[in-house]
Amino acid sequence: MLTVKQLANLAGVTPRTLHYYDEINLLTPSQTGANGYRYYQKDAILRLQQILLYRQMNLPLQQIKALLEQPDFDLLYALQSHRTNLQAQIQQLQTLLQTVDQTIQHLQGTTTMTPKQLFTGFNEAQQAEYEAEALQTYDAEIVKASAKRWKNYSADEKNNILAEGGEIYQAIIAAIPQGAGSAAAQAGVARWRVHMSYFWTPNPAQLLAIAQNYSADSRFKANFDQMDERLAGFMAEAVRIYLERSGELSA
Amino acid sequence: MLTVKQLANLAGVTPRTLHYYDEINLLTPSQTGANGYRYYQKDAILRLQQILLYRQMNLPLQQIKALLEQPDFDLLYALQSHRTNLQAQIQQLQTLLQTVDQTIQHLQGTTTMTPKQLFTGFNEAQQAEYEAEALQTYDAEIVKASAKRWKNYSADEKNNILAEGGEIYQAIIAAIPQGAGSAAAQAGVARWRVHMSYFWTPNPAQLLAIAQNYSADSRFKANFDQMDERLAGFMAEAVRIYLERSGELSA
DNA sequence: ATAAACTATGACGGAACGTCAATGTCAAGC
DNA sequence: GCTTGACATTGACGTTCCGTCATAGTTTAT
Repeated sequence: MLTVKQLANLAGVTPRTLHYYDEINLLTPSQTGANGYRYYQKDAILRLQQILLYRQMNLPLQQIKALLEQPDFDLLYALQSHRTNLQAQIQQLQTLLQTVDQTIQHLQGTTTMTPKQLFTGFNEAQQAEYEAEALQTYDAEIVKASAKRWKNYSADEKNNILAEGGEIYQAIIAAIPQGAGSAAAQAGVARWRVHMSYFWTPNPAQLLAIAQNYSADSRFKANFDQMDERLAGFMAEAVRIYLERSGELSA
Repeated sequence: MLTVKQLANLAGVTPRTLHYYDEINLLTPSQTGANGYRYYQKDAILRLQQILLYRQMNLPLQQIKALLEQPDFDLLYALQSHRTNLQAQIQQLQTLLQTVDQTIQHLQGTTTMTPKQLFTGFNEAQQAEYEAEALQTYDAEIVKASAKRWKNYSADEKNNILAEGGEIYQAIIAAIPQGAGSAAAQAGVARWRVHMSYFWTPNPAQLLAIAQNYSADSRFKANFDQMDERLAGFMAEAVRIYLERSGELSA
Protein backbone atom coordinates (compact mmCIF):
# COMPACT_ATOMS: atom_id res chain seq x y z
CA MET A 1 0.00 0.00 0.00
CA LEU A 2 2.14 2.83 -1.23
CA THR A 3 1.00 6.38 -1.77
CA VAL A 4 2.01 8.42 -4.79
CA LYS A 5 4.95 10.04 -3.12
CA GLN A 6 6.24 6.86 -1.62
CA LEU A 7 6.17 5.04 -4.92
CA ALA A 8 7.55 8.07 -6.68
CA ASN A 9 10.48 8.36 -4.32
CA LEU A 10 11.28 4.72 -4.51
CA ALA A 11 11.09 4.64 -8.29
CA GLY A 12 12.99 7.86 -8.77
CA VAL A 13 10.17 9.76 -10.42
CA THR A 14 7.89 12.52 -9.21
CA PRO A 15 4.27 12.26 -8.09
CA ARG A 16 3.31 14.27 -11.14
CA THR A 17 4.59 11.48 -13.32
CA LEU A 18 2.33 8.99 -11.59
CA HIS A 19 -0.59 11.36 -11.89
CA TYR A 20 0.08 11.64 -15.56
CA TYR A 21 0.44 7.91 -16.02
CA ASP A 22 -2.88 7.48 -14.33
CA GLU A 23 -4.42 10.17 -16.48
CA ILE A 24 -3.43 8.46 -19.70
CA ASN A 25 -4.38 5.07 -18.28
CA LEU A 26 -0.86 3.83 -18.51
CA LEU A 27 -0.60 2.98 -14.84
CA THR A 28 -3.76 3.03 -12.79
CA PRO A 29 -3.48 2.63 -9.03
CA SER A 30 -4.18 -0.75 -7.53
CA GLN A 31 -6.83 0.84 -5.37
CA THR A 32 -8.40 4.20 -4.93
CA GLY A 33 -9.45 5.28 -1.45
CA ALA A 34 -12.78 6.84 -0.66
CA ASN A 35 -10.85 10.06 -0.33
CA GLY A 36 -9.64 9.76 -3.88
CA TYR A 37 -6.09 8.86 -2.85
CA ARG A 38 -4.14 6.58 -5.13
CA TYR A 39 -2.74 3.46 -3.54
CA TYR A 40 -0.25 1.23 -5.30
CA GLN A 41 0.64 -2.37 -4.67
CA LYS A 42 2.88 -5.02 -6.05
CA ASP A 43 1.11 -5.39 -9.39
CA ALA A 44 1.34 -1.67 -10.06
CA ILE A 45 4.94 -1.60 -8.93
CA LEU A 46 5.86 -4.33 -11.34
CA ARG A 47 4.05 -2.61 -14.14
CA LEU A 48 5.85 0.61 -13.35
CA GLN A 49 9.08 -1.30 -13.51
CA GLN A 50 8.23 -2.42 -17.02
CA ILE A 51 7.25 1.09 -18.02
CA LEU A 52 10.50 2.58 -16.78
CA LEU A 53 12.41 -0.13 -18.54
CA TYR A 54 10.85 0.80 -21.86
CA ARG A 55 11.02 4.49 -21.16
CA GLN A 56 14.77 4.08 -20.83
CA MET A 57 14.72 3.05 -24.45
CA ASN A 58 13.02 6.30 -25.45
CA LEU A 59 9.80 4.60 -26.38
CA PRO A 60 6.80 6.95 -26.39
CA LEU A 61 4.42 6.21 -23.57
CA GLN A 62 1.61 5.37 -25.95
CA GLN A 63 3.70 2.66 -27.51
CA ILE A 64 4.61 1.34 -24.10
CA LYS A 65 0.96 1.22 -23.26
CA ALA A 66 0.19 -0.62 -26.46
CA LEU A 67 3.01 -3.01 -25.78
CA LEU A 68 1.90 -3.84 -22.29
CA GLU A 69 -1.70 -4.17 -23.34
CA GLN A 70 -1.05 -6.73 -25.99
CA PRO A 71 -2.92 -9.81 -24.85
CA ASP A 72 -0.21 -12.03 -26.22
CA PHE A 73 2.53 -9.86 -24.82
CA ASP A 74 5.62 -12.00 -24.72
CA LEU A 75 7.72 -10.70 -21.88
CA LEU A 76 10.54 -13.06 -22.59
CA TYR A 77 10.77 -12.01 -26.19
CA ALA A 78 10.57 -8.37 -25.23
CA LEU A 79 13.38 -8.77 -22.76
CA GLN A 80 15.57 -10.56 -25.22
CA SER A 81 14.99 -7.87 -27.75
CA HIS A 82 15.78 -5.31 -25.12
CA ARG A 83 18.94 -7.19 -24.34
CA THR A 84 20.11 -6.98 -27.92
CA ASN A 85 19.38 -3.32 -27.90
CA LEU A 86 21.38 -2.79 -24.76
CA GLN A 87 24.35 -4.60 -26.13
CA ALA A 88 24.32 -2.47 -29.22
CA GLN A 89 24.16 0.66 -27.14
CA ILE A 90 27.04 -0.49 -24.99
CA GLN A 91 29.09 -1.32 -28.03
CA GLN A 92 28.40 2.05 -29.52
CA LEU A 93 29.33 3.87 -26.35
CA GLN A 94 32.52 1.90 -25.95
CA THR A 95 33.58 2.75 -29.44
CA LEU A 96 32.82 6.35 -28.72
CA LEU A 97 34.82 6.11 -25.52
CA GLN A 98 37.80 4.80 -27.43
CA THR A 99 37.64 7.66 -29.86
CA VAL A 100 37.40 10.17 -27.06
CA ASP A 101 40.38 8.57 -25.40
CA GLN A 102 42.35 8.73 -28.60
CA THR A 103 41.47 12.35 -29.05
CA ILE A 104 42.48 13.15 -25.49
CA GLN A 105 45.80 11.40 -25.87
CA HIS A 106 46.28 13.11 -29.13
CA LEU A 107 45.64 16.49 -27.54
CA GLN A 108 48.05 15.67 -24.78
CA GLY A 109 50.62 14.72 -27.34
CA THR A 110 51.50 11.43 -25.70
CA THR A 111 50.92 9.47 -28.86
CA THR A 112 52.03 10.46 -32.27
CA MET A 113 50.54 7.77 -34.46
CA THR A 114 47.25 6.03 -34.62
CA PRO A 115 48.02 2.36 -34.93
CA LYS A 116 44.94 1.39 -36.79
CA GLN A 117 45.07 2.32 -40.39
CA LEU A 118 42.77 -0.51 -41.18
CA PHE A 119 39.75 1.36 -42.34
CA THR A 120 41.49 3.12 -45.08
CA GLY A 121 39.62 2.75 -48.25
CA PHE A 122 41.38 6.04 -48.69
CA ASN A 123 44.76 5.88 -47.08
CA GLU A 124 47.72 7.36 -48.78
CA ALA A 125 49.26 4.26 -50.24
CA GLN A 126 46.09 3.22 -51.89
CA GLN A 127 45.01 6.65 -52.86
CA ALA A 128 46.82 6.67 -56.18
CA GLU A 129 45.33 3.39 -57.25
CA TYR A 130 41.84 4.48 -56.46
CA GLU A 131 42.27 7.72 -58.23
CA ALA A 132 42.81 6.09 -61.55
CA GLU A 133 39.86 3.85 -61.16
CA ALA A 134 37.71 6.52 -59.64
CA LEU A 135 38.36 8.76 -62.56
CA GLN A 136 36.51 6.31 -64.70
CA THR A 137 33.67 5.72 -62.38
CA TYR A 138 33.04 9.10 -60.86
CA ASP A 139 33.13 12.66 -61.87
CA ALA A 140 36.67 13.62 -62.78
CA GLU A 141 36.63 17.06 -61.25
CA ILE A 142 35.43 15.96 -57.87
CA VAL A 143 37.92 13.18 -57.75
CA LYS A 144 40.74 15.57 -58.45
CA ALA A 145 39.52 18.11 -55.97
CA SER A 146 39.11 15.63 -53.17
CA ALA A 147 42.44 14.02 -53.86
CA LYS A 148 44.02 17.42 -53.58
CA ARG A 149 42.17 18.14 -50.35
CA TRP A 150 43.34 14.88 -48.89
CA LYS A 151 46.95 15.70 -49.59
CA ASN A 152 46.62 19.06 -47.92
CA TYR A 153 45.52 17.59 -44.66
CA SER A 154 48.24 17.26 -42.04
CA ALA A 155 49.17 13.83 -40.78
CA ASP A 156 47.24 14.51 -37.61
CA GLU A 157 44.18 15.55 -39.46
CA LYS A 158 44.36 12.47 -41.59
CA ASN A 159 44.58 10.30 -38.53
CA ASN A 160 41.62 12.00 -37.01
CA ILE A 161 39.55 11.45 -40.09
CA LEU A 162 40.52 7.83 -40.26
CA ALA A 163 39.70 7.31 -36.61
CA GLU A 164 36.37 8.95 -37.12
CA GLY A 165 35.73 6.66 -40.05
CA GLY A 166 36.43 3.61 -37.97
CA GLU A 167 34.12 4.83 -35.30
CA ILE A 168 31.33 5.36 -37.76
CA TYR A 169 31.74 1.92 -39.24
CA GLN A 170 31.61 0.42 -35.77
CA ALA A 171 28.40 2.26 -35.10
CA ILE A 172 26.95 0.95 -38.33
CA ILE A 173 28.03 -2.58 -37.48
CA ALA A 174 26.29 -2.23 -34.16
CA ALA A 175 23.13 -1.33 -36.04
CA ILE A 176 23.16 -4.40 -38.27
CA PRO A 177 20.86 -6.45 -36.06
CA GLN A 178 18.25 -3.75 -36.31
CA GLY A 179 18.20 -3.73 -40.07
CA ALA A 180 19.39 -1.37 -42.76
CA GLY A 181 16.30 0.79 -42.46
CA SER A 182 16.50 1.19 -38.70
CA ALA A 183 17.01 4.56 -37.11
CA ALA A 184 20.41 3.52 -35.79
CA ALA A 185 21.63 2.42 -39.19
CA GLN A 186 20.27 5.49 -40.90
CA ALA A 187 21.88 7.73 -38.31
CA GLY A 188 25.12 5.95 -39.03
CA VAL A 189 24.74 6.58 -42.71
CA ALA A 190 24.10 10.24 -42.01
CA ARG A 191 27.32 10.42 -40.05
CA TRP A 192 29.11 8.55 -42.79
CA ARG A 193 27.94 11.07 -45.31
CA VAL A 194 29.28 13.98 -43.29
CA HIS A 195 32.49 12.08 -42.86
CA MET A 196 32.77 11.49 -46.58
CA SER A 197 32.01 15.10 -47.29
CA TYR A 198 35.18 16.12 -45.45
CA PHE A 199 37.43 14.67 -48.06
CA TRP A 200 35.23 13.31 -50.76
CA THR A 201 31.75 14.37 -51.78
CA PRO A 202 28.21 14.50 -50.48
CA ASN A 203 26.87 13.84 -53.93
CA PRO A 204 24.17 11.20 -53.54
CA ALA A 205 24.74 9.20 -56.68
CA GLN A 206 28.46 8.93 -56.03
CA LEU A 207 27.93 7.98 -52.42
CA LEU A 208 25.68 5.18 -53.52
CA ALA A 209 28.24 4.08 -56.03
CA ILE A 210 30.94 4.08 -53.37
CA ALA A 211 28.80 2.10 -50.97
CA GLN A 212 27.98 -0.44 -53.62
CA ASN A 213 31.62 -0.64 -54.50
CA TYR A 214 32.42 -1.69 -50.97
CA SER A 215 31.10 -5.14 -51.66
CA ALA A 216 32.02 -5.27 -55.31
CA ASP A 217 35.63 -4.24 -54.99
CA SER A 218 37.66 -6.97 -53.40
CA ARG A 219 40.20 -4.61 -51.87
CA PHE A 220 37.53 -2.66 -50.07
CA LYS A 221 35.77 -5.81 -49.15
CA ALA A 222 38.83 -7.30 -47.52
CA ASN A 223 39.18 -4.30 -45.27
CA PHE A 224 35.53 -4.30 -44.43
CA ASP A 225 35.34 -8.02 -43.83
CA GLN A 226 38.01 -7.58 -41.21
CA MET A 227 35.61 -5.46 -39.22
CA ASP A 228 32.46 -7.40 -39.92
CA GLU A 229 31.70 -9.60 -42.86
CA ARG A 230 28.20 -8.26 -43.14
CA LEU A 231 29.31 -4.64 -43.24
CA ALA A 232 29.96 -4.20 -46.95
CA GLY A 233 26.59 -5.50 -48.08
CA PHE A 234 24.83 -3.77 -45.25
CA MET A 235 26.32 -0.42 -46.12
CA ALA A 236 25.12 -0.64 -49.71
CA GLU A 237 21.61 -1.40 -48.59
CA ALA A 238 21.54 1.20 -45.82
CA VAL A 239 22.84 3.96 -48.07
CA ARG A 240 20.31 3.07 -50.73
CA ILE A 241 17.48 3.31 -48.22
CA TYR A 242 18.87 6.54 -46.88
CA LEU A 243 18.97 8.24 -50.24
CA GLU A 244 15.60 6.87 -51.21
CA ARG A 245 13.98 8.25 -48.09
CA SER A 246 15.58 11.63 -48.45
CA GLY A 247 14.30 11.76 -52.01
CA GLU A 248 17.75 12.25 -53.41
CA LEU A 249 17.58 9.19 -55.56
CA SER A 250 15.62 10.00 -58.66
CA ALA A 251 15.38 6.39 -59.72
CA MET B 1 27.33 26.40 -49.11
CA LEU B 2 24.61 24.10 -47.93
CA THR B 3 20.95 24.96 -47.72
CA VAL B 4 18.78 23.94 -44.81
CA LYS B 5 17.59 20.74 -46.35
CA GLN B 6 21.01 19.70 -47.49
CA LEU B 7 22.52 20.18 -44.08
CA ALA B 8 19.50 18.59 -42.46
CA ASN B 9 19.89 15.51 -44.61
CA LEU B 10 23.58 15.40 -43.88
CA ALA B 11 23.12 15.56 -40.16
CA GLY B 12 20.06 13.38 -39.99
CA VAL B 13 17.73 16.06 -38.69
CA THR B 14 14.90 18.01 -40.29
CA PRO B 15 14.92 21.55 -41.66
CA ARG B 16 12.57 22.48 -38.86
CA THR B 17 15.27 21.62 -36.37
CA LEU B 18 17.69 23.99 -38.06
CA HIS B 19 15.05 26.70 -38.15
CA TYR B 20 14.57 26.23 -34.47
CA TYR B 21 18.26 26.24 -33.70
CA ASP B 22 18.57 29.45 -35.59
CA GLU B 23 15.60 30.91 -33.75
CA ILE B 24 17.14 30.26 -30.35
CA ASN B 25 20.55 31.39 -31.62
CA LEU B 26 22.04 28.01 -31.03
CA LEU B 27 23.20 27.59 -34.59
CA THR B 28 23.04 30.60 -36.85
CA PRO B 29 23.73 30.14 -40.55
CA SER B 30 27.16 31.01 -41.86
CA GLN B 31 25.53 33.38 -44.31
CA THR B 32 22.07 34.64 -45.10
CA GLY B 33 21.17 35.40 -48.68
CA ALA B 34 19.36 38.50 -49.81
CA ASN B 35 16.33 36.29 -50.22
CA GLY B 36 16.49 35.30 -46.58
CA TYR B 37 17.77 31.82 -47.32
CA ARG B 38 20.04 30.22 -44.77
CA TYR B 39 23.38 29.00 -46.01
CA TYR B 40 25.66 26.81 -43.95
CA GLN B 41 29.36 26.09 -44.27
CA LYS B 42 31.98 24.00 -42.60
CA ASP B 43 32.03 25.95 -39.36
CA ALA B 44 28.31 25.53 -38.97
CA ILE B 45 28.55 21.85 -39.81
CA LEU B 46 31.13 21.30 -37.12
CA ARG B 47 29.14 23.23 -34.59
CA LEU B 48 26.08 21.21 -35.44
CA GLN B 49 28.08 18.07 -34.87
CA GLN B 50 28.99 19.30 -31.42
CA ILE B 51 25.41 20.14 -30.69
CA LEU B 52 24.18 16.74 -31.74
CA LEU B 53 26.87 15.13 -29.64
CA TYR B 54 25.70 16.91 -26.54
CA ARG B 55 22.06 16.42 -27.43
CA GLN B 56 22.71 12.72 -27.45
CA MET B 57 23.59 13.07 -23.82
CA ASN B 58 20.17 14.55 -23.13
CA LEU B 59 21.52 17.98 -22.39
CA PRO B 60 18.92 20.73 -22.79
CA LEU B 61 19.70 22.96 -25.73
CA GLN B 62 20.15 25.98 -23.53
CA GLN B 63 22.91 24.24 -21.65
CA ILE B 64 24.54 23.18 -24.88
CA LYS B 65 24.43 26.76 -26.00
CA ALA B 66 25.99 27.91 -22.75
CA LEU B 67 28.65 25.25 -23.08
CA LEU B 68 29.61 26.18 -26.61
CA GLU B 69 29.56 29.86 -25.83
CA GLN B 70 31.99 29.71 -23.00
CA PRO B 71 34.86 31.92 -24.11
CA ASP B 72 37.33 29.82 -22.16
CA PHE B 73 35.85 26.62 -23.44
CA ASP B 74 38.44 24.00 -22.54
CA LEU B 75 38.25 21.22 -25.08
CA LEU B 76 40.47 18.91 -23.11
CA TYR B 77 38.50 19.33 -19.95
CA ALA B 78 35.27 18.92 -21.84
CA LEU B 79 36.48 15.72 -23.38
CA GLN B 80 37.60 14.33 -20.05
CA SER B 81 34.29 15.20 -18.55
CA HIS B 82 32.60 13.60 -21.51
CA ARG B 83 34.72 10.54 -20.96
CA THR B 84 33.63 10.20 -17.37
CA ASN B 85 30.09 10.57 -18.47
CA LEU B 86 30.47 7.87 -21.07
CA GLN B 87 31.96 5.49 -18.56
CA ALA B 88 29.11 6.08 -16.19
CA GLN B 89 26.62 5.43 -18.95
CA ILE B 90 28.35 2.23 -19.93
CA GLN B 91 28.41 1.12 -16.33
CA GLN B 92 24.76 1.79 -15.97
CA LEU B 93 23.88 -0.04 -19.14
CA GLN B 94 25.99 -3.02 -18.19
CA THR B 95 24.30 -3.24 -14.85
CA LEU B 96 20.97 -3.03 -16.58
CA LEU B 97 22.06 -5.73 -18.97
CA GLN B 98 22.91 -8.00 -16.07
CA THR B 99 19.56 -7.42 -14.49
CA VAL B 100 17.81 -8.15 -17.75
CA ASP B 101 19.82 -11.31 -18.17
CA GLN B 102 18.94 -12.45 -14.71
CA THR B 103 15.31 -11.68 -15.28
CA ILE B 104 15.38 -13.70 -18.46
CA GLN B 105 16.98 -16.61 -16.67
CA HIS B 106 14.50 -16.24 -13.91
CA LEU B 107 11.63 -16.38 -16.38
CA GLN B 108 13.13 -19.43 -17.97
CA GLY B 109 13.18 -21.01 -14.56
CA THR B 110 16.83 -21.96 -14.69
CA THR B 111 17.76 -19.94 -11.66
CA THR B 112 16.01 -18.41 -8.76
CA MET B 113 16.90 -14.85 -8.11
CA THR B 114 18.24 -14.11 -4.72
CA PRO B 115 17.09 -10.87 -3.21
CA LYS B 116 20.50 -9.47 -3.86
CA GLN B 117 20.34 -10.27 -7.54
CA LEU B 118 16.86 -8.97 -7.70
CA PHE B 119 17.80 -5.58 -6.42
CA THR B 120 20.96 -4.86 -8.27
CA GLY B 121 20.84 -2.72 -11.30
CA PHE B 122 18.93 0.23 -12.38
CA ASN B 123 15.63 -1.46 -12.05
CA GLU B 124 14.20 0.99 -9.65
CA ALA B 125 10.78 -0.49 -9.26
CA GLN B 126 12.33 -3.68 -8.02
CA GLN B 127 14.24 -1.66 -5.52
CA ALA B 128 10.99 -0.05 -4.59
CA GLU B 129 9.54 -3.40 -3.76
CA TYR B 130 12.43 -4.28 -1.57
CA GLU B 131 12.47 -0.96 0.14
CA ALA B 132 8.79 -1.06 0.77
CA GLU B 133 9.26 -4.28 2.67
CA ALA B 134 12.33 -3.05 4.40
CA LEU B 135 10.59 0.07 5.57
CA GLN B 136 7.87 -2.00 7.10
CA THR B 137 9.95 -4.64 8.68
CA TYR B 138 13.25 -3.19 9.74
CA ASP B 139 13.83 -3.04 13.40
CA ALA B 140 16.67 -3.67 15.73
CA GLU B 141 16.62 -7.39 15.22
CA ILE B 142 16.83 -7.22 11.49
CA VAL B 143 19.58 -4.68 11.68
CA LYS B 144 21.54 -7.01 13.88
CA ALA B 145 20.85 -9.92 11.60
CA SER B 146 22.01 -8.13 8.52
CA ALA B 147 25.09 -6.96 10.33
CA LYS B 148 25.87 -10.53 11.22
CA ARG B 149 25.25 -11.62 7.68
CA TRP B 150 28.38 -9.85 6.55
CA LYS B 151 30.53 -12.25 8.52
CA ASN B 152 28.79 -15.19 6.96
CA TYR B 153 29.38 -14.06 3.43
CA SER B 154 32.05 -15.90 1.51
CA ALA B 155 35.02 -14.01 0.17
CA ASP B 156 33.43 -14.04 -3.27
CA GLU B 157 30.19 -12.68 -1.99
CA LYS B 158 31.98 -9.96 -0.15
CA ASN B 159 33.80 -9.03 -3.31
CA ASN B 160 30.55 -8.88 -5.18
CA ILE B 161 29.05 -6.59 -2.65
CA LEU B 162 32.08 -4.35 -2.67
CA ALA B 163 32.01 -4.22 -6.43
CA GLU B 164 28.36 -3.28 -6.28
CA GLY B 165 29.28 -0.52 -3.88
CA GLY B 166 31.80 0.91 -6.27
CA GLU B 167 29.24 0.79 -9.00
CA ILE B 168 26.76 2.68 -6.90
CA TYR B 169 29.28 5.35 -6.07
CA GLN B 170 30.06 5.77 -9.74
CA ALA B 171 26.38 6.26 -10.44
CA ILE B 172 26.20 8.85 -7.69
CA ILE B 173 29.26 10.63 -9.04
CA ALA B 174 27.58 10.78 -12.40
CA ALA B 175 24.63 12.49 -10.75
CA ILE B 176 26.69 15.23 -9.14
CA PRO B 177 26.15 17.77 -11.92
CA GLN B 178 22.43 17.41 -11.48
CA GLY B 179 22.50 18.24 -7.82
CA ALA B 180 22.05 16.32 -4.61
CA GLY B 181 18.29 16.58 -4.82
CA SER B 182 18.03 15.34 -8.39
CA ALA B 183 16.19 12.16 -9.24
CA ALA B 184 19.43 10.52 -10.36
CA ALA B 185 21.20 11.30 -7.10
CA GLN B 186 18.26 10.25 -5.00
CA ALA B 187 17.95 7.00 -6.94
CA GLY B 188 21.61 6.44 -6.23
CA VAL B 189 21.05 7.01 -2.55
CA ALA B 190 18.17 4.54 -2.64
CA ARG B 191 20.49 1.95 -4.12
CA TRP B 192 23.14 2.84 -1.60
CA ARG B 193 20.72 2.24 1.21
CA VAL B 194 19.84 -1.21 -0.07
CA HIS B 195 23.51 -1.87 -0.48
CA MET B 196 24.27 -0.78 3.06
CA SER B 197 21.49 -2.93 4.43
CA TYR B 198 23.32 -6.01 3.18
CA PHE B 199 25.99 -5.72 5.80
CA TRP B 200 25.12 -2.77 7.92
CA THR B 201 21.80 -1.16 8.59
CA PRO B 202 18.97 0.69 6.93
CA ASN B 203 18.53 2.79 10.03
CA PRO B 204 18.13 6.38 8.87
CA ALA B 205 20.04 8.12 11.63
CA GLN B 206 22.98 5.77 11.31
CA LEU B 207 23.01 6.08 7.56
CA LEU B 208 23.18 9.82 7.83
CA ALA B 209 25.96 9.53 10.34
CA ILE B 210 27.88 7.27 8.00
CA ALA B 211 27.41 9.60 5.06
CA GLN B 212 28.53 12.57 7.07
CA ASN B 213 31.49 10.61 8.28
CA TYR B 214 32.61 10.17 4.72
CA SER B 215 33.84 13.72 4.62
CA ALA B 216 34.80 13.99 8.26
CA ASP B 217 36.89 10.86 8.53
CA SER B 218 40.14 11.30 6.69
CA ARG B 219 40.49 7.60 5.88
CA PHE B 220 37.12 7.49 4.22
CA LYS B 221 37.76 10.78 2.56
CA ALA B 222 40.99 9.61 1.02
CA ASN B 223 39.23 6.68 -0.54
CA PHE B 224 36.40 8.79 -1.79
CA ASP B 225 38.60 11.51 -3.13
CA GLN B 226 40.23 8.92 -5.28
CA MET B 227 36.93 8.42 -7.06
CA ASP B 228 35.84 12.02 -7.11
CA GLU B 229 36.79 14.75 -4.73
CA ARG B 230 33.24 16.05 -4.60
CA LEU B 231 31.78 12.67 -3.70
CA ALA B 232 32.14 12.73 0.07
CA GLY B 233 30.43 16.05 0.55
CA PHE B 234 27.86 15.25 -2.06
CA MET B 235 26.91 11.99 -0.39
CA ALA B 236 26.26 13.68 2.93
CA GLU B 237 24.01 16.21 1.31
CA ALA B 238 22.21 13.71 -0.90
CA VAL B 239 21.53 11.34 1.96
CA ARG B 240 20.27 14.15 4.10
CA ILE B 241 17.86 15.22 1.39
CA TYR B 242 16.79 11.65 0.83
CA LEU B 243 15.92 11.06 4.45
CA GLU B 244 14.26 14.42 4.76
CA ARG B 245 12.04 13.75 1.81
CA SER B 246 11.10 10.31 2.97
CA GLY B 247 10.21 11.83 6.30
CA GLU B 248 12.58 9.60 8.18
CA LEU B 249 14.50 12.45 9.64
CA SER B 250 12.61 13.84 12.58
CA ALA B 251 14.86 16.87 12.80
C1' DA C 1 6.53 29.95 -68.95
C1' DT C 2 4.98 26.89 -66.02
C1' DA C 3 5.50 23.26 -62.79
C1' DA C 4 8.16 21.21 -59.27
C1' DA C 5 10.77 21.78 -55.48
C1' DC C 6 12.64 24.50 -52.33
C1' DT C 7 12.70 28.58 -49.11
C1' DA C 8 10.69 31.81 -45.54
C1' DT C 9 7.87 33.09 -41.59
C1' DG C 10 4.03 32.54 -38.57
C1' DA C 11 1.02 29.76 -35.96
C1' DC C 12 -0.90 25.89 -33.91
C1' DG C 13 -0.26 21.18 -31.90
C1' DG C 14 1.61 17.51 -29.11
C1' DA C 15 4.36 14.66 -25.80
C1' DA C 16 5.70 14.44 -21.10
C1' DC C 17 5.75 16.29 -17.72
C1' DG C 18 7.01 20.96 -14.17
C1' DT C 19 4.83 24.17 -11.58
C1' DC C 20 1.61 26.84 -9.20
C1' DA C 21 -3.10 27.24 -7.19
C1' DA C 22 -7.02 26.11 -4.54
C1' DT C 23 -8.71 22.77 -1.69
C1' DG C 24 -9.31 18.46 1.00
C1' DT C 25 -7.19 14.85 4.27
C1' DC C 26 -4.35 12.69 7.71
C1' DA C 27 -1.15 11.87 11.59
C1' DA C 28 1.00 14.07 15.33
C1' DG C 29 1.57 17.04 19.11
C1' DC C 30 -0.10 20.33 22.57
C1' DG D 1 -10.22 18.95 20.41
C1' DC D 2 -7.54 21.75 17.80
C1' DT D 3 -3.80 23.33 15.27
C1' DT D 4 -0.14 22.40 12.23
C1' DG D 5 2.46 20.62 8.60
C1' DA D 6 2.98 17.34 5.31
C1' DC D 7 0.59 15.01 2.24
C1' DA D 8 -3.30 14.22 -1.18
C1' DT D 9 -6.63 15.76 -4.99
C1' DT D 10 -7.90 18.11 -9.40
C1' DG D 11 -7.51 21.82 -12.64
C1' DA D 12 -4.89 24.83 -15.41
C1' DC D 13 -1.18 26.89 -17.40
C1' DG D 14 3.96 26.82 -18.68
C1' DT D 15 7.96 24.62 -20.94
C1' DT D 16 10.94 22.19 -24.25
C1' DC D 17 11.70 20.64 -28.83
C1' DC D 18 10.31 20.25 -32.29
C1' DG D 19 6.07 18.21 -36.14
C1' DT D 20 2.83 19.96 -39.08
C1' DC D 21 0.11 22.85 -41.79
C1' DA D 22 -0.72 27.39 -44.02
C1' DT D 23 0.57 31.05 -46.87
C1' DA D 24 3.63 33.14 -49.76
C1' DG D 25 7.93 34.13 -52.10
C1' DT D 26 12.26 31.94 -54.79
C1' DT D 27 14.90 28.95 -57.52
C1' DT D 28 15.48 25.38 -60.89
C1' DA D 29 14.26 22.52 -64.68
C1' DT D 30 12.05 21.53 -68.61
